[in-house]
Amino acid sequence: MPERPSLEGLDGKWASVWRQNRAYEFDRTKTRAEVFSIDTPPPTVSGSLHVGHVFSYTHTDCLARYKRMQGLEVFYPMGWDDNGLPTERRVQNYYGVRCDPSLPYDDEFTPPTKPDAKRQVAISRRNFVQLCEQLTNEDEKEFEALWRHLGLSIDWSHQYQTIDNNARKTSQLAFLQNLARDEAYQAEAPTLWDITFRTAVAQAELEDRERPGAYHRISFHPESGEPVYIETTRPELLAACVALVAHPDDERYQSLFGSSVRTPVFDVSVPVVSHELADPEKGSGIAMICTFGDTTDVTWWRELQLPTRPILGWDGRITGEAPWLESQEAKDAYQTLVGATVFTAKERMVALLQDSGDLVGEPRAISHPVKFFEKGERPLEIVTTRQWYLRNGGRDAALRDKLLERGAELDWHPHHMKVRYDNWVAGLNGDWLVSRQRFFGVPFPLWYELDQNGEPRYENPIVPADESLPIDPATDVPPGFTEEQRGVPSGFMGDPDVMDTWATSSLTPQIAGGWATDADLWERVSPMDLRPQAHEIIRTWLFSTVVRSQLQDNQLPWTHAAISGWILDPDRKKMSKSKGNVVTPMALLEQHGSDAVRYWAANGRPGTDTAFEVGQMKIGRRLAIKILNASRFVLLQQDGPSEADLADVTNPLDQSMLAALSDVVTAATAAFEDYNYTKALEATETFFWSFCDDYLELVKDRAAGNRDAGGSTSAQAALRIALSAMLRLFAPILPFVTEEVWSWWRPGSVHAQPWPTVADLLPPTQQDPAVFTQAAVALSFLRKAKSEAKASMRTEVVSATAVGSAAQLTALKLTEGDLKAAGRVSVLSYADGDAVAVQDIVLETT
RNA sequence: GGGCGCAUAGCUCAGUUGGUUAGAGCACCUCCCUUACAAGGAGGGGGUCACAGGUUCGAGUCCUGUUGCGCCCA
Repeated sequence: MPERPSLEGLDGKWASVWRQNRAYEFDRTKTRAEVFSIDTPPPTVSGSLHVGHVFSYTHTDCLARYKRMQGLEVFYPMGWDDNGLPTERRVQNYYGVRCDPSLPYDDEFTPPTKPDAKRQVAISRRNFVQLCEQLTNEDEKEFEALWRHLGLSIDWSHQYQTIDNNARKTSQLAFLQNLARDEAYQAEAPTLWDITFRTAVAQAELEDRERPGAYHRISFHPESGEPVYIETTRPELLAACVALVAHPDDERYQSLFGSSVRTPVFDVSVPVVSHELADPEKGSGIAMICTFGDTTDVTWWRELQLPTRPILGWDGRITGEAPWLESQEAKDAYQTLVGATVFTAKERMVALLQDSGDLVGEPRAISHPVKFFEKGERPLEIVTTRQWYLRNGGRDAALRDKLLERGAELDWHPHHMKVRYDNWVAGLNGDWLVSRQRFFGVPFPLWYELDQNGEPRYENPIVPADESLPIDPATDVPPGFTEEQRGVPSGFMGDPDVMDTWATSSLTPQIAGGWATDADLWERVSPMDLRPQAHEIIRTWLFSTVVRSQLQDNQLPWTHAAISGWILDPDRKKMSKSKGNVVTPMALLEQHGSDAVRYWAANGRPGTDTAFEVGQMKIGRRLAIKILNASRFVLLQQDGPSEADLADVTNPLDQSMLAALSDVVTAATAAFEDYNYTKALEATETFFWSFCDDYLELVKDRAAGNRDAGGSTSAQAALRIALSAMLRLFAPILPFVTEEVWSWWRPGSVHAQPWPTVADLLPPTQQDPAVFTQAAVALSFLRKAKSEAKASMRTEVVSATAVGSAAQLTALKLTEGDLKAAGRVSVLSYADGDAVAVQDIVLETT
């Protein structure tokens, strides 16, 4: 035990001990009933580290450490999410490269020394993937260093990456099983499409952004009579118009339903139809349906069985073909649009409409919500492509109801987060689009035969044997073919797409638990106990994981979901890089110490957004220092037996203090069982300060042996019993300082000790906790008198009178010796009163 | 537009099934070098519990509405 205990160096010292001892490795001889398994959220390593990570991962660790002390074998693996667009994008910027799948592999390639975002070097897919792996490996090391410094009790022998062999095998195997069970299917369908990334985008990746637009009033022409005026924000899609639509109850257009009108400029006949989704309040109440301007167009097109006249290509430009145009004028007009971007096409179309006299008045500026890919910068378009889908209840009421049932079975912490799941599931409007037209990701493990013309026969994909997984259809050859047959008529081709990153992330229980590679492990850890995560990814990560588990095993992937809040900056804004308010976590840990930062994090209740507050870390640091000093004091009172015995606790004050502590154990245990680490910490912390301020002061004199020996022995035993329990209560939150103190006087790690119980703390003769609290109140009256007299706490009290009810006075008399010693009172008398107080305090004058 | 959450001291937040005079920490003020701790300790001031109604013997707590903030979804 050091002379002057300090926090300096504790983080590094114990992190390295735990590393050497492999302290948190999973014992796989344990059976499912003995295990507590955690489906660790793999952080996106392509993003930078921020305090939000520290915040939520600390919450998980507090729970893991508690469960471990409860005697459960904790399965706490760590994954890295290095699969997907963010990584791809980061690699492009970091190295100044872009992927061109048509290029051959260059094994001598080195990235540019000075990356230039505007002049990216084109490299092969394999080179690109290598750079992705290279960069994410560096990121992962940084994360691991941070997690170790923070004291997360992760089993570092169970790491995974969402792009590693096991993850690819798991993703591919699960997909093939989905395919075999008809849960995965491919369809040629209108798809939300990001023209920058040139990839399909799923519903979960959408966000609405308010953007300026303009209503253009355009006339359509019936066979006879007045023109019909529609208002559209997208006149450039006029050539793709397939119908006009109005609400069935809209009286203005009753006579038009069933008739046809001709489009301006292109002179195409389109029907006038009715549908409830047409909003009579919007524009002129009648709209043109194009294939496809927005998702409502898709609904109308599908439900009204309209023809398809696409004019937008994958690059967001107007395509060259529009065979439904008949007249030469129409074809000439269309030619002026071909190859133009949406923006340019809109200008040209407006000019065409002005020339023909079909644009009425000036465009009317509005602001309206436009759909974006959450990581994209340009509005999404809708193009028709062949894509893979996974059934998720979006088109199947029975499955949707089943998924809602699963949501109800899941134990949510806090419970109100369940509503977000319910809302999302109820609002699904299509199956899960899982294919992406990208390069870095898990490929679909499929090939297609090519017919005599070299056209793929998508309807009968060739699947690999399970044992061969993972495969890359771009390099691996399907059974019965040779590499020479790749891409030639009557040969084969690999599926060019990769899976949505969530198609892999939704399988983290299976990946971490060894579903595809380690059946014995899977048996011991699944279904898992806990999924900790933040609330903004309930609709993506949590939901998609529930879907996969439902499809795979007809059950929940875990029994509990613990939802963390966000870190807000002091102005209550979400912390983000663009606002420049992000704090580097490692610097934070070094400055305040890991326990202090964990203390701050643990003060953020489950599900509650929490302000980033250095002040809380300072309080945590002060608490940790106090634990060191108070522990040192307790252990200095050591002339009794080294093993404390409850039977030695004979003094009423000591018994009472332990009774109070046993109530704290009850409260902290209940709080942890409810996944509420904050409440557990609060109960322990409040007791600890009163233990230091009141109990230690009251007991000091007696413990030092200045009175009778029995009283001294009792105090020393109580002190050490209490210290042992408090260290264990603090251990899940403050693992470093508690481990340090434990090492001063006990063998082994505090984190391997059993969680304290009430039975640990109740001596043969029990006492009411009020004996201790009343003595503390009396002591504070004595202090107050001295403080108000501006006197030192050492000042002698000549005489004082304790008052209280008969029962309170009886209790106070039990602690008289300690109270007189702590308050330096010479003569203490008693009088009846309503509440405990000390009156008529006469201080010695010097 | 729908849903969820939040609103308590200057700041960050507790406040259980409704029950004495609404709490803690930080900050502020005063004091104390006390043999575990001055990176400490003791004490003090500070609140119309967002607003308006209602239920009740009694409301920070329950109900209705309003306002403001945040988030999710459309």
